Amino acid sequence: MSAPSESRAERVLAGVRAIPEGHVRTYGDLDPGAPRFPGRVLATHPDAGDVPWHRVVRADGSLAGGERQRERLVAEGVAFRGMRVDLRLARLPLDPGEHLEAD
DNA sequence: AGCGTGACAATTA
DNA sequence: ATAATTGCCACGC
Repeated sequence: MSAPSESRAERVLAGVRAIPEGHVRTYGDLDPGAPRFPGRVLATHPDAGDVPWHRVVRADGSLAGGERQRERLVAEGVAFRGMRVDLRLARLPLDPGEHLEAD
């Protein structure tokens, strides 16, 4: 049914907050179909501090924040492969129950 | 009510 | 592997 009581931005932010330390999620995973949206949410929305935006990387593991982000990820123990995040290991293994739909 | 925008994604050379 | 191109959606003005 899709009852977006809140804008997608809220659910996106919620997904980012759900990223455990040492792991990362891709924009496409936060909002399949509109991966450009989460990006704009974090970019437009001022860094509140309660949102680990640095745990959000591109679909290929490349970063969007810049070196600033890379440092934070490395500090959290995220696996890096050269200049990109090793999504094979750092990507969220499973979801704690996020976009539960269908039914 | 319409247009431009964007911290993207997937595809094709 | 890199580079360029197109498509996508939802939001702000």
